[in-house]
Amino acid sequence: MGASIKDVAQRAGVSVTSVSRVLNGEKYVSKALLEKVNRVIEELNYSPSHIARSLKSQKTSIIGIIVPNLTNQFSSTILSNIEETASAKGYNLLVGNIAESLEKELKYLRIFQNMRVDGIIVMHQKFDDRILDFFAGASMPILFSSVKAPSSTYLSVMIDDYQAAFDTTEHLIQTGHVNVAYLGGDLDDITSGLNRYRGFLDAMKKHGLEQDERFVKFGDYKLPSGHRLMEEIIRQDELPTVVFAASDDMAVGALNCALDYGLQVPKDISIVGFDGSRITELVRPAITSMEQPVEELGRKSVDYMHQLIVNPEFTFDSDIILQHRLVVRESSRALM
Amino acid sequence: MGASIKDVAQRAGVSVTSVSRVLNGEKYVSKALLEKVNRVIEELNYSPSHIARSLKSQKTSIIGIIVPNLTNQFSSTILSNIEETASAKGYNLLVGNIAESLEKELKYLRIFQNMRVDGIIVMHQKFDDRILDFFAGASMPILFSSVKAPSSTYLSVMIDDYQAAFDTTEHLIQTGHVNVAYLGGDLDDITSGLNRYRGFLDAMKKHGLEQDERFVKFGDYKLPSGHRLMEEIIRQDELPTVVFAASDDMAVGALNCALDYGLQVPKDISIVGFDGSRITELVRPAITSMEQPVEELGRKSVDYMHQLIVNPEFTFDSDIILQHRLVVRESSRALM
DNA sequence: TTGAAAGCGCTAACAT
DNA sequence: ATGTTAGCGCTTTCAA
Repeated sequence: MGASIKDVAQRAGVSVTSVSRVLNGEKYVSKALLEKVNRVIEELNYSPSHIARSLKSQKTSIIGIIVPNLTNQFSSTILSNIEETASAKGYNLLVGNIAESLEKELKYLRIFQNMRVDGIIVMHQKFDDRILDFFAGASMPILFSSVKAPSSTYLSVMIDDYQAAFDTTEHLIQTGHVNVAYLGGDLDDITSGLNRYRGFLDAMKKHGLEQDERFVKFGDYKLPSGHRLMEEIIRQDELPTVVFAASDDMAVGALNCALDYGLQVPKDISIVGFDGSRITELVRPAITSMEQPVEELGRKSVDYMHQLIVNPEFTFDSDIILQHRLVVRESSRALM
Repeated sequence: MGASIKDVAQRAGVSVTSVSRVLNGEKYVSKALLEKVNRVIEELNYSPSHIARSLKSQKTSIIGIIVPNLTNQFSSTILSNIEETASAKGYNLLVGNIAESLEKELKYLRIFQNMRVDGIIVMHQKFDDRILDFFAGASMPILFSSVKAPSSTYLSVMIDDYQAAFDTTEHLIQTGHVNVAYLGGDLDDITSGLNRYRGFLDAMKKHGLEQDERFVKFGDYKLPSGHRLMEEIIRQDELPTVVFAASDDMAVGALNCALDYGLQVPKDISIVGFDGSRITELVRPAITSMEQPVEELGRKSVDYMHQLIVNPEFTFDSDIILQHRLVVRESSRALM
């Protein structure tokens, strides 16, 4: 199809080496040659093949990224922030949307391997053995963004989910809530399932409160499950004063359910989410949420990935923990 | 780093051709050779280089995609649907998030060119000359998804925005609305700016209604502009009975503004959006919206792109127009 | 300052 | 059924 470096060289009457030199802005090219070559490049609408360069240099400047679900607000926001830094640093993103399927994750990981991407960023959390094997045998650096890596061999850039859930719960208790409901995620899911739940539990314990079995329910982070679990709670004899959901989507589901049942939020019941995705600001009432620093998450993920790529000796002795921040909005109120 | 086909060949004591044959599942390989080679492939954890294959075959099986904004619900939903079909068809997606910057769009287009992607899908709309020049000189097929192509040389897969806006407006009029407000987008933006506005206008005209200057305002499709324009409308002396926003984000902005001003929706005022993105179902009241068939949009975009890629003689004499559908939810009501 | 030639990892035409 | 070799488009010695 397009012209190759050879075509340019021939038309310009020079060697391919010279064209290569012009392409790469090297020294030791005469002005005449430079101009001639550039003219021909224009004429032929030539553009150098990244493929060939990659083959030669063994670098693709591509980062493969495993996204759990593109339709999820939080994922796509992080993706967007990762893209921004990656692009600025000269990396391009090959996006593997796995739609929560391990089959698809494995498929994409193998593609990344074949593609010889410079590195892989994983934003997903629950793995099976085949995937762990892949990680172990991969020839490029792998970094986990917003989730805990399956082993300390890999770097994670994330918040302290345990502490964040602890702080949220403590805030609720300190503002007078005693009957705290918790809508959690899959406990097999270390970062956002288990750790957040443990943070909630320990904060309750610290303040001498016990978890009320009727008020602790587990779903799948998604909106419908928030709605469903909330419905179970509402239909019971007693109402908690606040519902702490382990994801914003679940919080929105819970909010909608409360509104559907004619409850006033936060007058009748407070609702608090987790993640700080944009959705919390755009529903009414706007939802109080434990916010993750998405810009920093994106930036640092790429920064460290870049380190891992350019410097094979780069070592770390712990995860990169970013600061969380509770953003109080309209959906929660103090009881005192 | 990793092993090459040569390493496999040597270790197995066969030629590279034989290894290649095994890799590609060709006929005429003895069972013994096949097993030997496969064993060595396992031992060496070998995976064939897609780079080298691409260089040889002049096919990358990569589709470059220009996304206006990853944080936008509608964009990422389409992207997700495109990804699904693309992945099923063996294509991988290189995502160019341009964050509405033409500089960045051009940058990504050039990268796609260098990368020798098999095709480019564009989900963006307002171009400058440099970008149009790029399109004209590109050596791979270019397809426009959900937006109108800048010329009929390119294929568009999209709905009929004019007709969709016309139908929405007519529906409102037929359910008794006379004072219809319209929150539009950039009129330079043919598909969603100009055509939707013209559809609105013509439907009004058809029913003998004139647009009320006080009720027609233009923003940028985003939520804050919907809020702002709605505020301008509310602060005027008279209220329309319905607000038709040219995007769901603007509709949500308008809804929030109405709620913030203590209006009841749809009792005091109806609100209608455009796009049918998930957000319309998750706010309260859920928003009536002119829905675009996102799954079909994604699927057909990739189907046609595939055609363009494999069959250079593929021709079309018109855009691919998909059906729109008004989904009535809680935010609008009939006045009769 | 310029060029010839080897080689990156693979496939395919040709030979045997 | 298997192997030899050229070549995809580029960069990089090495030589001139």
